[in-house]
Amino acid sequence: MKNFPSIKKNEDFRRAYREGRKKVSRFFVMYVIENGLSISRLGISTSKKYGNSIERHHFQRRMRELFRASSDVTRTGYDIIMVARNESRQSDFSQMKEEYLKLLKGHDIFMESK
RNA sequence: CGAGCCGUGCGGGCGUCCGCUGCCUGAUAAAGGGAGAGGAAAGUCCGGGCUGCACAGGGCAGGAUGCCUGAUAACGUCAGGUGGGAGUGAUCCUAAGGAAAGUGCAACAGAAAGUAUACCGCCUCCGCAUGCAUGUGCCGGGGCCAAGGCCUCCGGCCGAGGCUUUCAGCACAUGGGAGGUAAGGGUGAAAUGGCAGUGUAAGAGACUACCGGCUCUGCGGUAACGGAGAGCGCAUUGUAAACCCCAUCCGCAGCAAGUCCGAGAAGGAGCCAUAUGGCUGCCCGUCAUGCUCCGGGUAGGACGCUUGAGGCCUGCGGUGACGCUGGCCCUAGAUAGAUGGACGCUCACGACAGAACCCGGCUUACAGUACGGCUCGCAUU
RNA sequence: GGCCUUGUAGUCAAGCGGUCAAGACGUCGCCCUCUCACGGCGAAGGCCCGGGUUCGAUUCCCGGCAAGGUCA
Repeated sequence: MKNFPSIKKNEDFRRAYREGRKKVSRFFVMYVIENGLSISRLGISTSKKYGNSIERHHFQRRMRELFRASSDVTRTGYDIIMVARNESRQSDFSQMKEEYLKLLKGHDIFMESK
């Protein structure tokens, strides 16, 4: 996953939680903040209460797929942090995609693809 | 057909597109090829490899194991066997050494809980008391008193049968005392072998048979142990997953182990050949920047990292665990951590669940499903 | 990933092979008060789960589950 633009540093997470904008949906919470870079990055957070490692990892994979699949409609230069909520465990991927795009628009970082 | 026991497996499949992590070809690009989670990857309960530290040898402390024999690198694992327990059976369970080395504990109940004891009961003895009858009667109550008894007081009873002419009494009964006994009773988780008989005043391994136990001898077995004979009337309760004793084993830590490279900054040494600045206007000197070198080592990178007590198949040895020979195969290696998304077909409609140094076990979770062996019952032949 | 520790009532907790598992705060009821608080009296409520050893387990042993700590 060397080439995947993920957020790794605790400092970046704390900055997003403290200063970023926050939107909530049924499946997850999305924090967004400008990062001053030329690309957008993704950070994923799943607590131990969410489930066992299979379920937590499954959420992370689907988040990465969402981020990858919608990268051409996302404005660059932002840090996006996704926090898992319990409802998403049993949810369908297409429903998650819907919610994800809705939150992108809510944060005003949605961009019509070229 | 029904009920059940044991063992060995599988853990959706096929295909297309996009995406992810290594590997290979290619030139380090583009592109292509091929590989990519489990039976438990889990818990971290044991054992081993590996790595660092410590270490002459031995002991103490501490910990673990605990029927026997074997397998293994090792084990608390496995195999075969022995004893005990459960089940009609297939089969299953079993921390199963030592209690006459010592210490501790055994609540309540019970007479007694470990140097045994004697509550009830049973039995024997006693010139100890009372009773043994129509009375000087017995029992209960009341009154008087000089405390020994007494009373025309009141109520109830005669319950008693044998011997002696009567008295005194005897037998006998009740109580008391002195003993015997451990059969029986009740308590308890547990009561000093069990059960039947003989015997006795009543009893008792006091004696006898059977069962159990202990000791000795010899036989079978590598052994645990088995079974046989003889002897001992039986002593020494249980508890060691209580302390402990005995035997065997264990040095400590863990891949966040450890090894290598190592920017920058700081530190040390050297050089004034060159340049700038300060002390100082000039020279020398010196300091800083500078240049060179050095050790430690941060960020970071690399190794450890996957070919191994490896897997599959055949043959041989062994009851088996397992071992040996030969052939074939290479089967994840990430580093905030790789398996996701979409679609089609299909079936039993998919449980528990995600590698992080590796391996052997154990334990725990698990939708369903396949195969093999065996037992019991019923029916038919 | 490795290594440790702890689970007792709603909360904080003591305890130990034995009859009945202390105590405090909290809860409930009654009394006190004009009412509340304080105070007094009383009550309910518990050994994380499953096996084993033992006559007997909250305690000892084994296995789970949960919570917490620590190591770069």
